[in-house]
Amino acid sequence: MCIKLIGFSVPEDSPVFSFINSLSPIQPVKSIDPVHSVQSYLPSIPSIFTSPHANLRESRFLIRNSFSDFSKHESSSDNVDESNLSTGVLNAVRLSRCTVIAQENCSIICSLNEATVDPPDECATLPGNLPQPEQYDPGSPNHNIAPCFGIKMDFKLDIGHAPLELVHFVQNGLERRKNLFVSETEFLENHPPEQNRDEMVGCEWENLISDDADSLLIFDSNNESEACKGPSEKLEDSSKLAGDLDCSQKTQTNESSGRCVQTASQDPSVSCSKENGKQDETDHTPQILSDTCQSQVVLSDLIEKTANGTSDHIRLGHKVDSQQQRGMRRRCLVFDTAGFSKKNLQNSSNLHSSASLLSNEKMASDDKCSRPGTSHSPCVLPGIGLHLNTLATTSKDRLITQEMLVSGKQLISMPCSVGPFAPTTSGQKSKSLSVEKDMSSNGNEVQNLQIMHDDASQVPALGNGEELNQGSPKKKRRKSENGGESDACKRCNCKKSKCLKLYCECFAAGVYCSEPCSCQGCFNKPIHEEMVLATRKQIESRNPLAFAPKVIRTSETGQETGEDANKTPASARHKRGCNCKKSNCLKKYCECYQGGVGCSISCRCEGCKNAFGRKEGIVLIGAEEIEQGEEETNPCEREKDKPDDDGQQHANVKIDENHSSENVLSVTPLQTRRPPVKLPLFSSAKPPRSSTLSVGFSPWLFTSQPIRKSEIPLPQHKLEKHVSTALEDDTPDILRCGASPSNGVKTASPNRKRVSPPHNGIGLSPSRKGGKKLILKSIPSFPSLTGDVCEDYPMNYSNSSFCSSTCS
DNA sequence: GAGTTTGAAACT
DNA sequence: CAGTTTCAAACTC
Repeated sequence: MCIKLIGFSVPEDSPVFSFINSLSPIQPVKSIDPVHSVQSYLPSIPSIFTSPHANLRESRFLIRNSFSDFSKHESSSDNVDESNLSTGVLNAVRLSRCTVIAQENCSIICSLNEATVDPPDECATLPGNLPQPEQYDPGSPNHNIAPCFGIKMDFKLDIGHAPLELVHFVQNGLERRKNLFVSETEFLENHPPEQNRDEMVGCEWENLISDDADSLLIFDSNNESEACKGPSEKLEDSSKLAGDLDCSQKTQTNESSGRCVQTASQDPSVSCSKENGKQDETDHTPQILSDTCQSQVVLSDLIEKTANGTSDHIRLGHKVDSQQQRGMRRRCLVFDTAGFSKKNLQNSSNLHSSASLLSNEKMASDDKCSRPGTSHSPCVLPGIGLHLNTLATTSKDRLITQEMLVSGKQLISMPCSVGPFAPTTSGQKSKSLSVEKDMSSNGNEVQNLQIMHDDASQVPALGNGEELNQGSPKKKRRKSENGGESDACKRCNCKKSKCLKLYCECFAAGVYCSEPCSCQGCFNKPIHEEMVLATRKQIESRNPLAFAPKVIRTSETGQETGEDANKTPASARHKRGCNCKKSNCLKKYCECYQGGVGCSISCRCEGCKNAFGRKEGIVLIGAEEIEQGEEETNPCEREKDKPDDDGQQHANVKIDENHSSENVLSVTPLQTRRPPVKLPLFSSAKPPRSSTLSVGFSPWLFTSQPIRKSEIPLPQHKLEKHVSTALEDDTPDILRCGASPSNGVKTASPNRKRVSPPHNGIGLSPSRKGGKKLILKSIPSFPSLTGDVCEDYPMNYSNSSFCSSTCS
C-alpha cells in the first residue's frame, strides 16, 4: 500500500519496505479530528505541566523521545506511504522532539531534568537546522540527513511561519517522500541498525507505552511549541544559549503554544496542513504507544536513523560550535543524550531525576557562568566566591578545562554518570572532575545522587527535587530556573564596585561578568584582565582566603565518603563563619545557609537557627537528621531545642567522629550530616554556591597554604578555638587521609593553618586539647573531602589564577 | 518594580 | 583590632 501510494517501488527485501509494512498497520489507531487533535494538544499542555505525574512522565518521555524522535522522523519518512500519516508522524516526531527540547531547555534553565540536559545539546546543534521549514518538511529529502531536530521544533512554528511549505509539502509530499525513502534506504544500508540502541529504544518505547500515551502526546505538543521556539531562538543567539534559552523557554513555551494555535486558525492552508499532520500524528503516536511490538520495530529502524541523525547533529554542532564552548556543549549534549537515554532505560527514573536535578543545576550554573566568562576568556578567575562554591564547580571546570562547556558537561555528567550520561560525560568530565568520575565509577555517584535527591525531597523549602521537577515540569523548572537559572542569569548587579570587589559575586567567584550580569561600569571582563588580576591580588594580599569558597560542599567531595561529604565546608570563608544577627541564619543573608551548610563553631552568628545545622548543635542535629532525616526542614527548631553547650558540640563531634572514622567524614563536625539537606537547598535555594564542588576548587587551597595566616586572624569563639584547633587538626587529617601530597594541598584549607604541623596520622596536634582530639577524629573525615578537593583545587587554582592571565 | 533589610566587604 | 561605612544581595511590599 504505502509503496504504491508513494509512487515508487521499494524492494520487499529492503529494510525500508519492512518498516513500511510494519508501520502501515499502525496507521490510524485512533480516529481523531485533526483540528481537535491539534487543539487538544495545545490545551493539554498546561494540564501536563500542572500534573506532577505528567511531569514525571515527561521526563521519561523526553529522554526516550530524543531517540524515538529521530526514529520517528525517519519512520515518518518511511511511512511516507500515507501522506497523512507521514505528516502526522512527522508532527508526532516533532512533538516528541519538541518535548525533548523543551525539557532540555528547562533542564538547562531549571537544571531539574536530567534528560533535558542532553537534549539541549541537540537543540543547540539543531539551530542550524531550525531555520528552514524545509527541514521541517518531513518530505524533504534532506530531512533524513540532518536536521531532524529543527524539523521537530518547527512543527508548530512551521505551521505558523511556513504554512506554505507545509501545504506544499502536503501537495508535493509524494516526491519528497520518495526522496526520503531513498535516503532512508540508503541510510539503512549504510548504517546497519545497532542492536543496543534498538534495544534501548525499545525499552524507551515500552516505558513510554507504559506511560499514558495521552499525557505523552499532550506533553509533546506543549514541548513542541516551546522547543520549537526555544531552539530557533537558541540558534539565533548562540552566546546566550543557556540563559537566553531558559528565558526564551519560559516565554516561548507560552508563546509557542499560543502561536501554534493562532497560526492554525489564521492560515487556513496552514490549518489544513496542521490538521493533516495532526491526524497523522495522532494516528501514529497512538499506534506506537498502543503497539509496543510495532513501535519497537519502528524504533529499531528509527534507532538506526536516529544514530544517523545524532551523528548528523553532532556534526552540525561541530561545525557551528567548533569555535567555542558552545560547540563543545552541543557535542557533549548530543553524546549525553545518547548515553542518557540508554541510562534512563536502564536506570530507574528516580535516580535519574535526582541526579538530573543536581546535575542540571550545576549545568545551569555552569552554563551561565561559564558562558559569559568562558566564552570570552576561558577562565573563571582563580578565586571562588560564595557563589563560586557553586561556581566552584564551574570554576573548577573552567580552570581545568577552561571551557565552560566542558565544565557544564562535567557537571551534568555527574548526575548523568549515574544514569545514562555517564559514559559520554565521563570522558569529557574526566579532566575537571576526576572525583566525580571516580564516584560514578565506584558507584558512589549513585549514592551522591541519591543523597542529593534525598536532600531535595527532604528539604521542602527549597524544592522537592525530583518530585518538583517531575511533578509540574514548568513550575518546577521555573522554580529551578528562578532559583538556579535566574541566579545564573542574574549574576551580579554591581553598580559602584565595578565588579572588582568581593561585593561582586562574579568577581568573588573568579568569573568574568557576562551578559546575564546587570552590572554597571564593570571592569570584571577579559578586556580588563590585568586590572582584575591586580585587584584580585590586592584582595588576596589582604585576605588570602578572600576568594576561597565560603562553603565547601561535601557532596562534591563526597567522592569516597560520598554521602558524608556534607561535612565540611572547608572553605575559608565558611570556616570563618557567618556573622548573622537578625537573620538567625535562616535566610540567604547567611552565607552558611546560602551555601547549604550548617553553621560552625567559627560562626559568630547570634540566635543561629541554621536549618542545615546550628552552630552549636549542628553535630547533634546532624545525627538527628540522619536518624530522622525527614525533619530536616525543621532542623532549626531541633537545633533550637538542643542546647548549645560546647559539651554537646563536643559530644556531637565525637559521634561524628565515629561515623566519620569509618567513612572518612570529611565533614566538619557541624556539617557532617547536614549535607543532605544542603544539597536540596542548593538546588532550590541557591544552586550556585552550594551546587558546585566548590570544595576542591576554591583557589584558596593554593592560597590556603600561604593563607594559613589569614585563617589565624579569623575570629574564633571559645568553641571556635576548640573547633579551630580541631579544624586544624582536621585539615591535617585531611592531608593525612589523602595519601597523596595533594591532600596536603587540601590542608591548605583555612583549617590547615594549624594543621600544617599536622600529622597525617589521626594524631592531632598536641596543642589542641582533648576536646580537640575528639574533633580531630571527626576531622579526618573532613580532610578526605578537602583532600579530594585539594587535589583538584590546587590545579584549578593555579590554573584559574593563571587562567585569567593566560586566557586573555 | 521600588524600597527596605541584611550582613559581608571595605575602609578608617 | 575595632568601629564605621559601603556595597550588593536578599527580602518585603
